[in-house]
Amino acid sequence: MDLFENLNEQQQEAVRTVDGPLLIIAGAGSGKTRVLTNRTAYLIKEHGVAPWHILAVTFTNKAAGEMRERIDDLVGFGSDGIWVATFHSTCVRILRRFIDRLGYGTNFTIYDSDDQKTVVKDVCKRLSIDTKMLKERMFLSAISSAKDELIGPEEYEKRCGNDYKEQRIARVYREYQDTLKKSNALDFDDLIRLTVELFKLDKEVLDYYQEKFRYLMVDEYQDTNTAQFELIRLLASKYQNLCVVGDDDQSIYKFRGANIYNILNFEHHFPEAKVIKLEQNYRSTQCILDAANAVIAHNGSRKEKRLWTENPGGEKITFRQFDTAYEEAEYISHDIWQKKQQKGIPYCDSAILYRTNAQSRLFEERFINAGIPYKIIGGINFYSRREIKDILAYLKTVDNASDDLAVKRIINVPKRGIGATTIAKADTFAMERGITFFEALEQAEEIPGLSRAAAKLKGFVNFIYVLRSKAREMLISELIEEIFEETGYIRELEAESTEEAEARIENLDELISKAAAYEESFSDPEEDEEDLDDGDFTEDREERPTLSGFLEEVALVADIDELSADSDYVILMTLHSAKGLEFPNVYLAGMEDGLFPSYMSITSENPTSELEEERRLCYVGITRAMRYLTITAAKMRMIRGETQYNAVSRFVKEIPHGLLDGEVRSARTNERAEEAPSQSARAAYRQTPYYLTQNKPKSFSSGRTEKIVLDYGVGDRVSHVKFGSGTVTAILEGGRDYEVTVAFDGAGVKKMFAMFAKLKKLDEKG
DNA sequence: GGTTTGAAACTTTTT
DNA sequence: GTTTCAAACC
Repeated sequence: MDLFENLNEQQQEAVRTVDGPLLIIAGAGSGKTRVLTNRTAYLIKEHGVAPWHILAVTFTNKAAGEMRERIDDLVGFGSDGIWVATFHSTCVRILRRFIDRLGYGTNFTIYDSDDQKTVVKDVCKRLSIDTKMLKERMFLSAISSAKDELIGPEEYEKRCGNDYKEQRIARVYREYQDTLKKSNALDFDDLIRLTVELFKLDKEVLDYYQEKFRYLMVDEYQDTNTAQFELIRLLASKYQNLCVVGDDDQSIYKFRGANIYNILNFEHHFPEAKVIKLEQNYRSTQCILDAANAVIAHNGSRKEKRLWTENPGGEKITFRQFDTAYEEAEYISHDIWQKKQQKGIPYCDSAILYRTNAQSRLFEERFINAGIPYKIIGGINFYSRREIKDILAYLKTVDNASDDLAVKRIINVPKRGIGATTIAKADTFAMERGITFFEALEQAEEIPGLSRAAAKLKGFVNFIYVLRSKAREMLISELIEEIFEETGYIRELEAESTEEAEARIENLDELISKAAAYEESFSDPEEDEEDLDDGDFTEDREERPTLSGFLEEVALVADIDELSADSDYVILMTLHSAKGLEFPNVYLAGMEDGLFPSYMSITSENPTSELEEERRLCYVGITRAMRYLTITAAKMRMIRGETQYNAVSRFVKEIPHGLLDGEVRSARTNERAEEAPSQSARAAYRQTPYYLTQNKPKSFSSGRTEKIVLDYGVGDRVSHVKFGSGTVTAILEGGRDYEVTVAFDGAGVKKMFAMFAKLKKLDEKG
């Protein structure tokens, strides 16, 4: 395959430039992923670079997955030697191997933001800090920014001087970090920060990775923070083969510590750097592009560039302002329906983008009513749902009981009669002895002041022991089933028989599927092509599924974010999550001053820079659209139970009039007032619209697994991945699944659930 | 020790 | 409007 086919001059240049630092300024829709993947293939095929010398870093799992796929296609044999990963997973892999040099255990756990919050809350209580005055959130964000800037607790303490608040933060920071260390836990920021620390402290490790990653590529470079920059800088400092791709106009993560100067000053950091600009857009119509250019031109301090396209002019951008947010949702859902009917645009070609997650609600209700399939991306993370976290806490406890947080979470879930007082006593005991919470439980009889409670604690500890021994011979999916069974977790939910409980059960089913999928990903027998490495750089890729491995994967995945291509649904998400995606038909909803740009940014102490960030976000939104773009606003909407009246977003006014269909400031109000029904918009909204009478939704929930059909019965010979072959002795029908009892030839009698045991029927011989 | 109730906070964006 | 948290009650 010709790696230069269909590439324009600049793209070819970027692919061909393989040595030394390279900055690719890639405007929206300019084909940067293609450049990155082709460049990787070129490195290997034409330049003789070994795959294991290449590292490609992205921010999201989705981006990494996409790139992996395309690289695999291009490179073929040996491509799995290339590291294509997110910053976080790259660091985890490195730390899993070497973090013991920093005094942590290599089986560390990763705390998510919920866990962080719990720790900070705990710390505040311990230090008797009045959280009315100084909010936990404030501490968390201060700690996070400090870590992003590579400032450790000691350093922070030195810097804070006499400022009371700063001193408090320093104190909390130190305590927080100690707590994490004691639990052998790392938060997200630690993953990056400690990797940098490791590189700085241990020349040997740094050297190893510098040798390993001789060619580095970083995607979405404009969103890197100081720690990530340092990480990359250290890795690249030896061979200098660093290629970064980014677009300063799409930097939208300042709130998370992204340092836009990493890209603006790249040539300063790497004086040898070559700069290539990709300015031809292959995605959008001229009209959409003009609008995007006009908006972003209002920002100062940016690298000058002007996107152009050979695409046709296209239709004007539709703009509509409505009286209420309900009408807005109604209009958009109708428009999507109509475009499907009249132009044959499938639902999955349409996306609704908004500033805040809360806005998705109205659309969701509207779509359910109208029978239009939809999918909301983001919002509440799957893995931060209560029921999921509970079960994961069990798994963590089984896997690594030094995670105090996990143990405390489940010690009384389901109710075991272990209350706050008992937990507090055990906690104090653990603290005094400097042991973990779980270790304290193991010696419950030593804890002063416990009478009957000690026995209950013992019971819990034994339960964990039992699970541990079972875990050794069970698949993870089976272990989860076992936890359901032994704790009665599912039964309890079933007894509730509410819609909510039903949804939780579905989620738990989903979790088991996740575990099963994780396990299956190892059973692919494509192992036969034994790595033909040069000896030094094969390593650490786990060869079989482990509990730790599963927990880690889960910790680093933001959501079940597969946009499965086979189903046809409208996609709803925030502007932030839309970065990197494209859709033929895009709606930017809620374009109102106070919502977008947000009230926070307008009233902040530094409105100019905050507004510029919002404007970049707007730019990202506009440039997601390929053919059709619709911008909507509402005069009135409920936010937090309060009705707000908002003007049309200033960003809309920055789009030249000629590009818009629909008036921005005119007297449309009167027109509409006459049309609008006199009753409240809300009541009108409740009715099913005229355009949908049949076609009711079935279920849009992401998939409760259908009841399965068994191809074996009692007395049949079956085989199991782990236990080998055996004979089925009983099949019990349960609500969602069958419980199958099998007498295995080698492993004894086991009870298992058919859905996950994946038993295969054998011919009579066995 | 567990459950119920009412008030208060919450919302910008996420690996 | 929704969720979280603590106090009061059982």
